[in-house]
Amino acid sequence: MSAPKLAKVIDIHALKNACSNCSLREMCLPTGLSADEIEKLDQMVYTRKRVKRGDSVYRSEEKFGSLYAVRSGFFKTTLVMEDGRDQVTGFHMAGDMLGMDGIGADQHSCNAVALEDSEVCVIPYGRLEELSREIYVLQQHFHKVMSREIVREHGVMLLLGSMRAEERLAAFLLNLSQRFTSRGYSPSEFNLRMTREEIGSYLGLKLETVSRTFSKFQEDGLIGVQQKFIRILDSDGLKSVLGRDPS
Amino acid sequence: MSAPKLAKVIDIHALKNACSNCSLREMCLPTGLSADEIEKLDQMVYTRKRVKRGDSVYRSEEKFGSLYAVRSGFFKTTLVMEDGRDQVTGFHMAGDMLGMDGIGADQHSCNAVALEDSEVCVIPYGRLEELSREIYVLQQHFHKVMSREIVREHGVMLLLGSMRAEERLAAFLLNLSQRFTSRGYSPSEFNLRMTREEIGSYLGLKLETVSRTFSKFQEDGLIGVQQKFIRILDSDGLKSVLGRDPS
DNA sequence: CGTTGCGTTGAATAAGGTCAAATAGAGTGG
DNA sequence: CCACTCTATTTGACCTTATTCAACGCAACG
Repeated sequence: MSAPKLAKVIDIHALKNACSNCSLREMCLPTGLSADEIEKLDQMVYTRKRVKRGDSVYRSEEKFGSLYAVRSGFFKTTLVMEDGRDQVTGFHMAGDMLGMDGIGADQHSCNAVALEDSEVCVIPYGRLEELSREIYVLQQHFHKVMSREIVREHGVMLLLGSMRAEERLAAFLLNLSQRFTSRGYSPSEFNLRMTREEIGSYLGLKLETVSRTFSKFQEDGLIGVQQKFIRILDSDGLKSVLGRDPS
Repeated sequence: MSAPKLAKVIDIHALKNACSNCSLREMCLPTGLSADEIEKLDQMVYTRKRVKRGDSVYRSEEKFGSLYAVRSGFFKTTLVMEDGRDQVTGFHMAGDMLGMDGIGADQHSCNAVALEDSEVCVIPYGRLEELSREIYVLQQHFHKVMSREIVREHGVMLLLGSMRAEERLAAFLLNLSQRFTSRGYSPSEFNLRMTREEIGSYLGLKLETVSRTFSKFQEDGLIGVQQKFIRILDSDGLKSVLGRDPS
């Protein structure tokens, strides 16, 4: 048993890329898998890819082949209409899965763009299908990941369809804060990786409205804003913006 | 071989409910499966459920157990916010799959309400997981169905986030028309099953705006409106409303 | 030190929302 | 079949919100 162990220790490539060693394994695909099963994942996820700020992991219309797990960094996904208007459909950080939009038509239907220098794990989709037929827990988990993406989008529809500008921004900030928290970062202080225009696009608002609303929140003592650096000063206050009558 | 055949012929229950006999098999779960494989589906989908107008197939927070394929009729799915505001997240007709929102948290996250007397096929989720490990094409197809739901919601986000009222209504009517067409109904004449308020909720508009915009389309000769009965008179005209500057 | 991209702020405007009233149907019970 | 009720729809007048257009400030960078 010591020989294989040694082999592993000196296999720097495997060590570096292995799901079994990944700090994100609790929130990414390996969730719920046994050590043995995670080792099978290691054979599937054998490529990492660096993506520089501004570059895409995939683009709309491109042939679908793999899913991508965000290893580090920050992404946006966008749709583009024929007339050039575009819409940000999501922001994605470590542990999030990208590319599931491509399965249905075997080609991607949105662009995934890095907002900072980032890294993704490439998950060949055919291999994932195979493995999830073998490993029940993986199948189950993969289905959950897709389902949660559906639920996340329901939430965005609620936001876009029934909330006022202030509510949208408050919900946006609280959601970001919560996601940073669950990744071990500060719940109350973070740097936005996206511009006001990208926030606006995501929330169905113009960038000026985003800026003005941030300023108003600051006047009200709810947050501190310095360019991209945000401090949440009154989290409960922000929550109470949600569902409150215009005031 | 003739004995089993005879048995099938006289098994009215199986005959009535079988996927293998279903007129929707080209657009529902059985898509792409061989005759043998569809027979396996028949063992999985052994219940149909009638849902009367106004009743729910499932409600938010309810324990998740099954998916539902719309056999006939018309449904809406809705989310409800704490303060009572609600948002229609989709309209669903024959061949559509309901309930995939429930997989992720093992409980449903929206309500599925019949807008007319309807019927659904109950697909026990555990059985679907099992079968899709056995039948590769079924696994593949199920993943496609979920992925397409994600893409559909992307489309709604685009609509809610970047379109004006007229564009939303035009896109809505064209989408309905296309879906009726692919089910063999007239592309240009149909009855809306939902109220103006429900359309408005789905599109992020108030019912008055929906009504006014329908009236404007009628004045412009694009459609004919008599209450819930819609005739599309100028489909190209409707398409050109999309992406056109306010005018 | 000018350039460039991003962010803030103000004033005017338009799109859609709100409130209110009138109308039209659908369903019900006599 | 008719009167009645209830709900959905249409339409008008007015108002609020967010957008548009424009100017200016700031920070990063070559």
